[in-house]
Order: sequence, then structure tokens, then C-alpha cells
Amino acid sequence: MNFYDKVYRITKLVPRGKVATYGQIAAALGSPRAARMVGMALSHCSDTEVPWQRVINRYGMISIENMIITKDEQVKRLAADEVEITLQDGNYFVDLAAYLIDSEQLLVLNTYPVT
DNA sequence: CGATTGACGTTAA
DNA sequence: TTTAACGCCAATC
Repeated sequence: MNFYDKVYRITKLVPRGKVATYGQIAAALGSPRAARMVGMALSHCSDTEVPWQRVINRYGMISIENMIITKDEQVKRLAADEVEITLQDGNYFVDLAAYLIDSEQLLVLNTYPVT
């Protein structure tokens, strides 16, 4: 299984109404320092079943800047997930204290078989 | 085909 | 404490 598929499989485990960070996804698939690749994989995501909007950076900020997928698109999708978004200084933020997945759910990601 | 470049996060200085 | 460097590795240049 290639790196991208691992990213997609883990991302699909993030429940609706919650968010995870790039680092958490990277750690769950076995490469704790490969957070950048997670973002790259999601940017190339062609699988519409992957809830890519639930993956954000560790400050809770929406850090998209490319033109294929816009920040507004992600915000819109998060709103559909019932995740509250706040606008600060031109950037969108998610309240991690309220919406980041808890340790129990994180354990599920970490114990998911990724071989 | 080598070099650069990211939806990032940790470690070193 | 604040800033710089580096790891990650596929894709693009």
C-alpha cells in the first residue's frame, strides 16, 4: 500500500463533527514527521469519500492556499459537519479544544492496520 | 535525471 | 523565548 492510500484510509476514520491535525494523521500511519506529505496527499485527493476538510494544521488554522481547492470550500464543508469556524485576521480557525478528536478516537487511528 | 517544492511539525541553535 | 534548520517522500520543474 502506498503512502497516499494510507493517508486516505486514516482520514476516513475521523468522525463527522471532529477534526484531526496533519501531525496526528502522519503519526497514525507510521511517520510522525511526515505531516507535509499528508497535506500533499490530500491536495491530490480524488476520492470524494475522503473527508479531507477534517484535517487541519496544529493551530487549528485552515492553511490551504492553492487554487484547485479553496479555503472557502473547506469552511463550507466543515460547516456541513457542524464544526464551528471563527475568522481572525483574515484566516479561518477551528476551536481545537472543542473539536479536536479525543484520545480514544485517536487511539483508533493509531491502532488501525496500515502495514 | 537531479533539484526543488510543499494543506506541517519537531528539534536545534 | 524567538528564529532557523531539517525530516518526511511524491510530484513537479
